[in-house]
Amino acid sequence: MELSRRLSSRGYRRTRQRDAVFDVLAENAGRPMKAEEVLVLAKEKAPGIGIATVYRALELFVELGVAQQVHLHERSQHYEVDTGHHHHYMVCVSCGSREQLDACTMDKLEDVIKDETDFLVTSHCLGLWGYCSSCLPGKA
Amino acid sequence: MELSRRLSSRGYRRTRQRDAVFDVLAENAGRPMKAEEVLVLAKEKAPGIGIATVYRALELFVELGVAQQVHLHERSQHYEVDTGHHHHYMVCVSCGSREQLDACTMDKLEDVIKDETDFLVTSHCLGLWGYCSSCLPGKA
DNA sequence: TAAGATATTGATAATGATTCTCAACAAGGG
DNA sequence: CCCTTGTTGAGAATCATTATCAATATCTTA
Ligand SMILES: [Mn+2]
Ligand SMILES: [Mn+2]
Ligand SMILES: [Zn+2]
Ligand SMILES: [Zn+2]
Repeated sequence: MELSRRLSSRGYRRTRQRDAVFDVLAENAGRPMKAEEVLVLAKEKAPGIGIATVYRALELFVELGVAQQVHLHERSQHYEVDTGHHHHYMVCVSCGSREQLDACTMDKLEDVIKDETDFLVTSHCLGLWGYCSSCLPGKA
Repeated sequence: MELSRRLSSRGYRRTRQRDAVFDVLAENAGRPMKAEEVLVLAKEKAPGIGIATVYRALELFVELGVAQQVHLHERSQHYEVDTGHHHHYMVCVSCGSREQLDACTMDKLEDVIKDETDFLVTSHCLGLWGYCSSCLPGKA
């Protein structure tokens, strides 16, 4: 398995708990999840797993590049498996629903930045807020 | 004063503490500040002001549209006065310095979204990470 | 300008997410 | 199978932010 190789090549060990956390993320690809949500589902695969272990696994996965942190500006952080497919989210300020957005204009902006500044951009984060189609009609 | 009017028109009262917090933000326009940073400076203008009051003022100012929340993905939130000048920040992952960026390609992206989805975008958040000119040379 | 209704404040407790500690445990190379 | 060492779970500790609540300040009205 891909995860297994990434772990061992860096001296990390493969464990039942890490497999569980990764599988939960993989089974929910494209859906940002909180640590607590991951914990609940991971318990079905690795009974007894603790929240600290979930946090440790998520952090490690980001370091290994197999997961991504998704900043939705809520109290807690969200994570999702890194499928290599670049995308962002549009969050409805009315119902909280999240829609994936595949378009991204960062390339153009990064060109501008390269030309006009001395800053080297290596990553970006984009979030969009507004109203989803279900909430638009009754928008106060 | 502008703040004074915005407050009273909504039934809020003008207080020494709110003036202090606002002045601190205004004197540091274009520099995202944490509540604790605001507190320290606000104490010079309104001795005795507490951290809870700072948080309450910041929240209120965002509601009134005179301040903005800036998400830098740190543990604490940052705030700055809303000067009406749209911008974002580039954060150096090496030294933590922040550079203001005036360019923004959201307009184009919002057009795409309007054409391709039913979502109505009302606001966005953009963050850029990378290396500032001082850190580029020694970049590990 | 005094009085009253009520918005606001400061101190402090409470909360919630995340991180830390540490002894018990498990992975995997030899 | 053994041993070294990475990993785990429980619970304490942190840290930012929010909630409480009695005391106080503001602003409108008389
Ligand atoms: Mn981000
Ligand atoms: Mn934001
Ligand atoms: Zn909605
Ligand atoms: Zn730098």
